[in-house]
Formats: sequence, C-alpha cells, structure tokens
Amino acid sequence: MARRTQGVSAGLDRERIAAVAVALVDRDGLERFGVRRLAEELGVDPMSIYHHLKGKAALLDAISEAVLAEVAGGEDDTSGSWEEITRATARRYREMAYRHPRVFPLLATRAQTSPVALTGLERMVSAMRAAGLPDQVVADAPLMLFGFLNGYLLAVLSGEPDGIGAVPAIDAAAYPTMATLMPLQAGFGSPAEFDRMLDTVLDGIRNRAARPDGPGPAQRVSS
Amino acid sequence: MARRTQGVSAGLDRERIAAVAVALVDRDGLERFGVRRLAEELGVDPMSIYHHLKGKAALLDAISEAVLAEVAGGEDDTSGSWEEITRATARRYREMAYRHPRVFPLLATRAQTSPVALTGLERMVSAMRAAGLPDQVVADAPLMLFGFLNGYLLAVLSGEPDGIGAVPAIDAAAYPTMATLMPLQAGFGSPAEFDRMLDTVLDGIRNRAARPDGPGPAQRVSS
DNA sequence: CTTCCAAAACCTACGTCGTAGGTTTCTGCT
DNA sequence: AGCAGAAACCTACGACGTAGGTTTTGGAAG
Repeated sequence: MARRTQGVSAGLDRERIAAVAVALVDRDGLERFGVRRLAEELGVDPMSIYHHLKGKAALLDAISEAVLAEVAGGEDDTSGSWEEITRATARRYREMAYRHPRVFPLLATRAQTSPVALTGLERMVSAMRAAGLPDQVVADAPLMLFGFLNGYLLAVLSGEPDGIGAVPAIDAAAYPTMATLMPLQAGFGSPAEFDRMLDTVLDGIRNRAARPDGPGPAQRVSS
Repeated sequence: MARRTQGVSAGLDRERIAAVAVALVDRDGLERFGVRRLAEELGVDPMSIYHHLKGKAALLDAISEAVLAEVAGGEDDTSGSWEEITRATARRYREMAYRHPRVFPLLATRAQTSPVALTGLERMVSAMRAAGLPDQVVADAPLMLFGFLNGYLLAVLSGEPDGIGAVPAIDAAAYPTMATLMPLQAGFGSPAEFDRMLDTVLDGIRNRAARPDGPGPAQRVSS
C-alpha cells in the first residue's frame, strides 16, 4: 500500500523511528510492540528498520533514550541547592513516567548509560559535592534515588491499562492492620504521595550526611 | 521420546510446573523462556501445561509466587522491633533476588497480591503500628521500602549474565564529578552497600515519624 | 555525459512462539 | 459394566525476529 519503491528514501532515521516507536508503545503497550508493527506504522518494510537500528534490542535502547531526553530540565545553569535540583529532576522524571507508563518498565529494567542520562546525574552529584556532602553519600545518592524512583513508579504505574493503578482491596479478616490503613492509601499514585516519599528519601540522604560513617540505628555487623 | 501416552498422568501440577519454570528461567533467562521450552524440560506436550495454568501470564504469576515464597522468614512470631523485622525481611528479599536474578524483573514489574506477600507485609506494618509510628507513615512504608528494594535490586542485577553487574566506566572529561566518585562505587551490589542504603531508607522513615506532617525541608506546595 | 558505487529500501524464507480447537486414553464412581 | 471427566496428546494458524539476497537510486568521478 504505502510501500515505497525500492531505492527511494522513505525518510527513515534513528530519531524518527524512535519517535514513532514511542508513540506505538504508548498506544499498544510493550507486549504488542515489534519490528513488524512498527514498520507498518512507518509505512515501510520491516527490514528497512535494520539499516538504522540493528535489532530489536537497539530499538528498545532508542526508545529509552528518547523518553529519557524529555526529562532534561530547561535551565542547565548550576543554580539552586542540591535539594532543589534533585527534587526538580525527580518530579520531571515522574512526569515523564506518567506520560509514558508503558514505556517506563524499559527504563527501570535496562541500565542507562546514554549521555543525556549521565549529564543529568553529573549536575546532581556536582551540586551535592559543592554543598559539602561526604563523598560516599554523594556516590550512593544516584543509585539510591533512582532505585526508589524506578521501583516506586513501576509499582504505581503497573495497574490499569492507562497506568494509574488502584489498590486492589484486601481481605480485612486475614490482614487487619493493612485493612485499617487502607483509607490512608487513597492517594495511591498522587503527587502528594510522591512528594511525601521523595522528601523522606532526601531526608535520609541529608541526615546520613550529618554522620557520614556512623553505625545504623540497630546492630551493624561489619560484613 | 519422553512423551507419555495419552491419558496417563505425567504428575503435572501447578507447584511442580512452577518449580521447573523457575529453574529454567534461572538457567536461560526470561527472554528464552516459553511454554514450549518448559514443556520439553518437563518431558511433556506444550499443551498439557494449559490444563493447570491457563496461559503464559498465569505461568509468570506462578513463577513470581514461587520465588516470593522463599522470602518468608523462619520465625513467624511477633518478636523484634519494627526495624529488626523490616531489615531482616529486606535482607531475605535481597538474597532471594541474588538467587534468582533473571526472575527478579518479574517481581518488580508485576503487582504482588498473593497471600504470601500480604502476610509478610502485615507482619511489618503491625510491628510499626505497635511501635507507635503515625498511621500515614506506616501506610507509606511498604510502597516506599519495596519501591526502593525493587528499583535498587533491578539496577544492581541488570548487568552481567550472572546478574552481578559492574559499573561500566564513564568518560572522565565529560563528567568530572562522577568520574571522581567512581572509586567509591567499587562495592556496587555488595552487602555493605545494600546495608548503607537500607539504613538510609529506614532512617528516613524513622525521622519522618518524629514530625509526621511537617513540611519538607524546602518549599512545599500544597498540591 | 557517462559510469559506477554505496546507501536505502525491498523481498523471501526459516525457525520459533503462544494458543485455539479437537482427539485419545485412563481413572474412579455408580 | 458403563459412563463422565480429567489429563494428556496432536494439528494448525498467525505473528514474531532476523539472516541473506535483490533492486533502485542519487550523486561523485572520470
């Protein structure tokens, strides 16, 4: 139908392919995504894609990179405390996740080493270091923060088709305490909940900075 | 070869299927896993599996449940502070993840509502509540803790084939601060690193309990 | 103006996957 | 003895990722 004749350019390039792939995953989900469906969406032969991205894995990498690029902040100056920078980055990350709930599992699963990811991290850790946080705390911070962000957002988005899940109602007799607390989980996935938890993580980092190598509150075995 | 004649029982049941499936994913990874390969491993026709588990999704649920069951602690009494209980649970969760690195992404991606999961959570939150933590803090704790655990373990395990990843060496010129901190990330995935971060999360929860509804350290918009 | 080449698209074909639908055989109850 | 249901099997279909080969074309070299 919409097939080009051989040899004539169909205007394919890594960027356009990635953009359409993101839209496709947003619409149909990761499970249904594939080279053939993407090719149809592009009006192109499946094998044509392989001239720009060598395999499905590379395709998934391109998708990850494309959505991650949306997180980059507008102001790239070095103003703001590390808390402000970190909080703003985390919020933009959350917004991206909500914009692409079905793409997000890719980000949490695959290691991110693209320049756009590293640039954001560099900004964060350099602000922390400039503020005098101990090196070990700063070194731990990215893994800790994005560990939380990925796991939390994964949990919150893995519910409904549209990604915004609801708590699935539990057995009050078998789990009395959890049942009692259920009303307090009404805001599951809400901005307020996110801010509460993000603040708790940042508090943890800040307080750890106060006693850089102190023992944990309970027994610590050295191993 | 090892095919049964029709009608005679091959001793299939949900439990045995799940156990073999876990072993198969451990060996070959999630990507290679499938109904047909599992059937071959069981010495059985692929379609026989559908009499016990109706579809691949149910199969993945069974796998999740099987590995999650390994986390349940030996002592099911209610002794111990909430910190001890939580820390012990988190450590067992980590050990399970390291035992089944290729299964783990399933746990982080799919919502866990099996009885074994809920029982563990009930124990945790009831200990917190008994210790007098504010209800909202307790209600937030599971999502916060397992958010972190899932995201962190996902990151740490998604490296080498065997799951224990190494940091992939970054460009020192482009990212000077991160390059400087690299030596401090030598223990990537180590028990010590895990304990550091787990303590930071627990500290965050404990400190939040001290000022249950207090504003975050920086500006808080009420939305 | 002709010739040639590399890029970009296309086509064919293979092995694998999940699973719908139907068939056969055995076990246990009446 | 006879029957019902469980548990296995077989066949077949459409979709998938991709290896390998073919065709067309725009532009550079002569």
